[in-house]
Amino acid sequence: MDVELDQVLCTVLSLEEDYPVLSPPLRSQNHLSSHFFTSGHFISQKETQEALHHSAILQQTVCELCSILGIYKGPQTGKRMGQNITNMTNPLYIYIFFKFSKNVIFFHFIGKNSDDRQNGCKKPRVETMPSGAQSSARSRKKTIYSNEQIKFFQNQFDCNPYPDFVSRCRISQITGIPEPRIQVWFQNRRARYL
Amino acid sequence: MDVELDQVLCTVLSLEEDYPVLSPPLRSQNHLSSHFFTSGHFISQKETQEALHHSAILQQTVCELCSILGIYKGPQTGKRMGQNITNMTNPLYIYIFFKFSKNVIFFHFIGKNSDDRQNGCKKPRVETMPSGAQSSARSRKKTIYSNEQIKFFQNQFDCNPYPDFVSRCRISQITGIPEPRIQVWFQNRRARYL
DNA sequence: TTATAATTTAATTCT
DNA sequence: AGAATTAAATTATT
Repeated sequence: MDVELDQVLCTVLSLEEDYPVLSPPLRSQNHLSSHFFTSGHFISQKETQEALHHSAILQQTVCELCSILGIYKGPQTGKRMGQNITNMTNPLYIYIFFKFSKNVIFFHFIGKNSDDRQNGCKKPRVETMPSGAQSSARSRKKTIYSNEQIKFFQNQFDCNPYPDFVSRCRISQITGIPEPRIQVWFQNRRARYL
Repeated sequence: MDVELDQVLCTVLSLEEDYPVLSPPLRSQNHLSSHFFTSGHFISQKETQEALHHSAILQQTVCELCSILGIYKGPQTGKRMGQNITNMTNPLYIYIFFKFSKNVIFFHFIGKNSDDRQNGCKKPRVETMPSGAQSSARSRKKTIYSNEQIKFFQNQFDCNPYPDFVSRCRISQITGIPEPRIQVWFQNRRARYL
């Protein structure tokens, strides 16, 4: 249907705003005050394959590191590690951003792709947090929905708690809320009342 | 580990107190489910004076009413009762708005002043909820922790602001505070200081 | 009034 | 998709 296609297209075009692309870390010494710095893990392609198949290794490494250093691990930020790394094409580096705050280590995984190959460094270097991340460890900007929007979601939920992508695009277009937000809303809504 | 298992078991067994079972459903007609209705409490000026001096009476009445009816009291909405009633000049009626929702009674005190005198009714009537209404599952009972308990929490927090379930159970067993309260305490604590 | 316990909900991680 | 958890924001109590 033309209308549906239009709705999907609108949604896809609007996705970019909702999913900011993580930019490569900037090289600058002035931003040390933000307390983020990078441990650049240089790994070979073979090792990358290993990492792909054992995506929990890095996470476990961090956990062990924490226990050795006698510090505590905060919640992990960044994308889900396994999927994220798996989806990357030929990553050469995997960066772990650390932030220390009150005896807690927050870590943030960033997979770098081949674009950064020539800039790659083989030893840890100090970096700032990429632009996709907030100053806080987790980039969590809470969307506040209006009563009308919630009421509309609610109606749609009563009709169908499991809207498919096209339906979500329709809702997205009507309410002006990005489709991923709508998916999250329905997930949380199901978790609460189903 | 045996000790840990023991701690978890203790916590689970103590949960019942913290998670009261919801009362049996009301035998209510459908029209009550989503509406507010009023119990117009007609009281004389003398009784009003009484109420002014014992502002907790009405609140307690509602509590007893709830316990008699076998339902749970939602959070009180509207102004704080004592202040609200005290500030009113010569009230003739005191209205209690009730709302049933999910086996919970929400009540809202409204002091009506002389403007509504002629409209006063002596029998319950259906009303809409005044602004400021909330929807919540149960009345909020604020736990007050002793200095020792807070000090202990504090120590644990300094060591690890993100205790996992087992750790929380340990803290729970030591302090005698239910595990969910401990989780809330750490959440609030993190929100304040991390 | 302030401090803080409790609640709600969007977002995130992991399975 | 669901379970568990977290942060953010708000509400309400002492």
